Amino acid sequence: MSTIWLEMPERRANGRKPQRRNPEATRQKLLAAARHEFAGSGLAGARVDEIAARAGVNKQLVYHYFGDKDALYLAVLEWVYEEIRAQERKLNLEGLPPEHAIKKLIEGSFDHLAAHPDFIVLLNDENRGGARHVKDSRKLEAMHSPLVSLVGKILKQGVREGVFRRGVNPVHLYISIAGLSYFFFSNTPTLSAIFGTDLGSAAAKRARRKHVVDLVLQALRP
Amino acid sequence: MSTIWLEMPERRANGRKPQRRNPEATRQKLLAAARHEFAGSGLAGARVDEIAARAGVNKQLVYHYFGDKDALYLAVLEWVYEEIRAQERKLNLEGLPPEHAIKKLIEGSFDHLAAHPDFIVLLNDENRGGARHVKDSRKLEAMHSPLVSLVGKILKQGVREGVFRRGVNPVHLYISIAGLSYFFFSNTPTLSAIFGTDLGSAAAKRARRKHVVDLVLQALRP
Amino acid sequence: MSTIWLEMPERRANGRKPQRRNPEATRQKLLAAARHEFAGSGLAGARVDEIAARAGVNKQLVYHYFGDKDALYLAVLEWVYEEIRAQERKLNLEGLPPEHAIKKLIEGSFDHLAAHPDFIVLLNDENRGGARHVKDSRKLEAMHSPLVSLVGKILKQGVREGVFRRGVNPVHLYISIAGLSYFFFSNTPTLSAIFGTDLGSAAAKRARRKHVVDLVLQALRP
Amino acid sequence: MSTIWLEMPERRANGRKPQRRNPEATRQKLLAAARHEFAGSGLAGARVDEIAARAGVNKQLVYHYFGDKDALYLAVLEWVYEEIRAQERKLNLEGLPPEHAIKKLIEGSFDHLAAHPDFIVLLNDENRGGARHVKDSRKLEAMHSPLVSLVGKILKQGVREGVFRRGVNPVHLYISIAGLSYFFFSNTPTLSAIFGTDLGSAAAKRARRKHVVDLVLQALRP
DNA sequence: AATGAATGAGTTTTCATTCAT
DNA sequence: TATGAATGAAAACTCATTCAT
Repeated sequence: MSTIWLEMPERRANGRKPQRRNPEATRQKLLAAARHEFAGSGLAGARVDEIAARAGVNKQLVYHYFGDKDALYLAVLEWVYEEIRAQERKLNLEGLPPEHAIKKLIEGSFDHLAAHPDFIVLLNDENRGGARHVKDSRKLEAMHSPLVSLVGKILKQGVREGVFRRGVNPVHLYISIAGLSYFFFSNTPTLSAIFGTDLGSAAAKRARRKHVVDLVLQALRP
Repeated sequence: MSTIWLEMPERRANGRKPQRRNPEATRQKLLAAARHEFAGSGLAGARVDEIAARAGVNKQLVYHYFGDKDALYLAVLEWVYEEIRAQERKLNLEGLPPEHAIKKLIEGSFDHLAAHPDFIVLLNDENRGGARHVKDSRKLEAMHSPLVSLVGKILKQGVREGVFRRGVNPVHLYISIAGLSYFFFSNTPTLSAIFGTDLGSAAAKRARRKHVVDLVLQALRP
Repeated sequence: MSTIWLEMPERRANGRKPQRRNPEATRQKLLAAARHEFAGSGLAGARVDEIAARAGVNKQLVYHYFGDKDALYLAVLEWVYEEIRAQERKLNLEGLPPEHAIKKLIEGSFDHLAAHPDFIVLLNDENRGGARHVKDSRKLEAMHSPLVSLVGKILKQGVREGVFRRGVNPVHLYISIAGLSYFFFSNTPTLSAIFGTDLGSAAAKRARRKHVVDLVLQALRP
Repeated sequence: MSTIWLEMPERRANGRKPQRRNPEATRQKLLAAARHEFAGSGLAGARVDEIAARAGVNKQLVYHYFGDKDALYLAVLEWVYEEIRAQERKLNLEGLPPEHAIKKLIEGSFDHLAAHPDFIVLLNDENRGGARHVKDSRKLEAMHSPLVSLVGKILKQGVREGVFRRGVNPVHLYISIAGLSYFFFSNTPTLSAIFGTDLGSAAAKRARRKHVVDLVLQALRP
């Protein structure tokens, strides 16, 4: 504090803008804002302006940190895929009794979608576009799920233990487990409108969860 | 000259362009172009210019016939929903043995999505937007599927005949049947990318179809 | 006037905006505005907004009529080249005594640049860019100057008549004639600054014109 | 260690990046990059980002060393003008026989443009803008060419010796000498496109050089 | 019914420049 | 001296929609 210059850091410490010059925080805020916006409006419908405004930063930083709108979209996809993988890792299915493992897998899958409804809607545009972002992503390439092979192991063990029937394709079982929950969440609005009931209610979700677990486990009986 | 429709080609004969003064044909061409464009680019991504160009008519006619882009989108939705209903009517499930009826329902559902992959992608934006178009549609209100109650009847009969177990919710079974096919088709690109296989191949579709029928029928066993 | 509807065309006749729905006039206004703006600011420096504003029409019409900024620039280039060719056609050099023909050619060239100083500055960016617009232009391809071969003829005739020396390359003579005027006009500002005189004055131009005619004719003496 | 310049590499040795803390080198690299970029894209078209990237230094240093983009452009102008003057000084025309002096002047002028084609294109924007940078420059004010007065002396001497005709304005002769080469180089792309020949070839340049020398010397004959 | 001109409000992206360290 | 973050003001170009015929 001996010179007037050394005071500056102090003044800055309680400066006007809190997040100033914090690249990682800025990047993260942009990513969160983008996730919200892309989920709410889709890739084409999302507005870069809106993303920057929601993140509270200058629009140019989108380009500074991510390159362009598409790259930002990919970064969001990578984020949500990483969340899925993290959830899968936390399941710790290995070593569980086969029926228990499958039940946990279904419930985990259902609960993840319930907790992250934006995952579904973020994937919509990606699927419409032929997964062009996902295909180009190095990160996603390295993030392939170990779950399919694990499902295969569980099935085999169940067959060995006589609790599962044989002949079930693990890839398609995995897709079925995902689809039974996914479709319910992805199409809640139109299904509700068509059926005239509110499938978005907590009760409806509970019922669905039970149904899905039930359906799959019954289907695996020998 | 026996019908009013046959006059139209004559009137057209003195017009400069072939489709001139053929309102119904123009409307239909716009609708088909819109379906293609909305399916390919989504609601936000679709371009009115492109739709008109693809239909080969003036852009203004979109507004003349449909009002605005949203109303055109709704008209497309009504069209594809009507196709689904028509397909369902053609199934003629009543009177069939329960297992056969369910099998036919699953296969019909799968085959319809396989034949009309755009249905899925057309619904994406509608679900993201909370089904606001569907909710406002008089036509769709009158188009509610009779299939859910039919599924209920089939289930009951199956239980009565001892071929199905009891306790299966017909609404959720219907959703499951739809979802098991829907998710496969809707997410083919990302699933293929993630699994590193081509789920869009004819072989993959055949395998999926078999798996879905199998899964549901096994799950319904008593 | 029997119905209220028939009054409308009258009201429109003295309507608010004079040039409404006059495509050719709109195109022309845009072209004139573009010429002004490109000359004043260059290709990169010109602003499409400014061009539209100067033309008094909506910016979108630039894209409607010309496609993009580059195409508009090319249209301007084609316009000024056509002016040059028109000027050349008006010279009617054929049949004149050789010395007279050359004098007229030099003066015509000089006067055209004096009257259309923007021609020079419009060509700057084109030359910097390797003439990419000119090369792609069908119109300009069909607009090649007949003057070079005419200069060749004049030179030959002058040699035959004993008024010109032999050995002068007609292409380079043509370039020299153009360059002696062109450089004077193109670099007036920097030359004036460097020499500390105003080469833009009427007197300076007169002196230059005389000098150029003189220089070339003296150089051609046998 | 005998000169101050030799210390620089040492200081660089403990820096993370090679050119660190070498102000003069940084300045020079920026200047060279700017010259390249301004020549290639013009004043309006040049990008500060690109200049910094090409120089391999931080963009901010442009502002640190030069103030702003315009000042950097002026610095480049001053550089190329200084080159011209240096070339002129090296000619050592004084004392030569008049015809030889003029020939050397023309060839020097031609060769300089051939060797530094960017000079022309750098001046374009300056002339379009009314030479505003040149006018404001102290350095350029002090750099006025001694050549015009020298040309005057040579002309006078040539007249005295009976090898040149009288009545030739030295300023305009200087402009002509410059213009005959300048226009050829500045408009090579459009002239080539219009004439359908490649004026950029070595052969074309040789022919042009000869033509220009010839034209001027012939024009000066008594 | 049908067309093409015309509009105004956006939309992504760029850019010169400044700030903070 | 040097860096990368950050900014605000534009830039070219687009788009849904309306007008005039």
